[in-house]
Amino acid sequence: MIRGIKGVKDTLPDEMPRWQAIEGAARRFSHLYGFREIRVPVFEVTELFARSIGASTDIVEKEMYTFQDRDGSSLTLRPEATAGVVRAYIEHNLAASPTAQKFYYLGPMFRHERPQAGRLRQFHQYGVESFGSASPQADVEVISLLWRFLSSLGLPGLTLELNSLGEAGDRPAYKAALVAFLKPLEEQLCQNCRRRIETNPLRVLDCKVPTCRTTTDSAPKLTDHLSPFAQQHFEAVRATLDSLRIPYFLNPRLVRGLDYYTLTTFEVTTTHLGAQNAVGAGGRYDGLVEVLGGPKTPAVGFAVGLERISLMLPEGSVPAATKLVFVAGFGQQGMAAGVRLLDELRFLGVPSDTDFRASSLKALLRQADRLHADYCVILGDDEVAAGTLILRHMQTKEQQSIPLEKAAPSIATLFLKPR
RNA sequence: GUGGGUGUAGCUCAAGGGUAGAGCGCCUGACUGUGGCUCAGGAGGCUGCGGGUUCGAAACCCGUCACUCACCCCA
Repeated sequence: MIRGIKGVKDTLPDEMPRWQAIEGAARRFSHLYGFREIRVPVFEVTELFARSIGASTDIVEKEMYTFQDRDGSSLTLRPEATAGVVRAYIEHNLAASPTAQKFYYLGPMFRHERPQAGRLRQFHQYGVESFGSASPQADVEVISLLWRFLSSLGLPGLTLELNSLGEAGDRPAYKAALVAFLKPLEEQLCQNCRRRIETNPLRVLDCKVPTCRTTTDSAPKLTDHLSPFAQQHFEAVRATLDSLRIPYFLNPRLVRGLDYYTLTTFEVTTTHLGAQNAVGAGGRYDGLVEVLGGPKTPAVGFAVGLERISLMLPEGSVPAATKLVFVAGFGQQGMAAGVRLLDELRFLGVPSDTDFRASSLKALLRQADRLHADYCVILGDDEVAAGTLILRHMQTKEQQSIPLEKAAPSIATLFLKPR
């Protein structure tokens, strides 16, 4: 038997309603906030991701699905979508467009990681990118969209955390200050953190080991090293969030994994997901468009993990099954008449189905029940001979006889009339 | 990449060396043409795979693969 690839999952029909609920909400909220859909390729030239995400990040160093095209060029399955959206923004000169440059996307991403709860090799993200505005209001608009979208789904235990990473120039200075603080305390840190001092000192602040946390309690804070401009920006973001009554916590330890983030960063976490507690995250990335060869353009965005949302989605929030007419045609004449009736019903826009495997009326009715059909058409040889059919309402068990000739239109009016 | 847990019927799980089982689901019948409920019957398994120990292995040992959780990292 050929099996699917590790960390790559099928979504079976039974699970689709919850996915459609999530994706439907994502589209609805995007449009509410004036974001328009954009679709970019699932694979791009490798260099795009190396340049945007950061050559020395884990994603680029060891998690990308990279392969050689037939002409020898290096291509990569997208590990995230911002890079591709920015590329398209530059390539099609969307900066010159008079309409707002706010986009959303929905689709699969690929990272070669060891699968785990809430983490797959092919996973799906919904994200938005807002280009062209450096205003703190643009940050807030994106955060508000994320927060209201997640809240609307009724996800439990959500927390919004906020931090500022400062302008591009602020981070190196802070990094140096942090390393200077950590070095003398190295003994008190866990193995991982000792390594992190060299590889990624900001991550030490994020460590979950309690002793590390107490050790770093008095560490210099990134927010104390912000330039006046960055400080002002951050304060404006916070004031606006307050005025919208969007609850958040300041988390000076909040750090982003991707290199391109600047100024505002945020993350929505939950207590209901196990180890992978990040549901969605994002921030401002004012330098990225320029880094990728475009005009200097401010931008903010976020991405959320749809599998993680799906894991948390309360049962009640998935909509009930759609309405259906089940046609139970049995016997030689009945089956033939049933096939014709199905065709007519569908032509008239009535969702209808049958089961060609079942031959007895009992088995057909059982199937109608399982599919939660609203009506079942009973159509055997006797009915065909009499030129009628029986229409059974599955819940009330009421049955009526209808002339075969007029059956499809009268079922259609009955079925399609508003409740 | 590292560590732990688990692999038995479609699903959830029993059997801890002596004939592979239950519940749910599925099919059939009771109800000669009327679903759900009830009752009765039935189908469905190389116990992940390969080796080893043993008179005898689902069980014990070795290997391997898969799934899963966690670390790392991230959405």
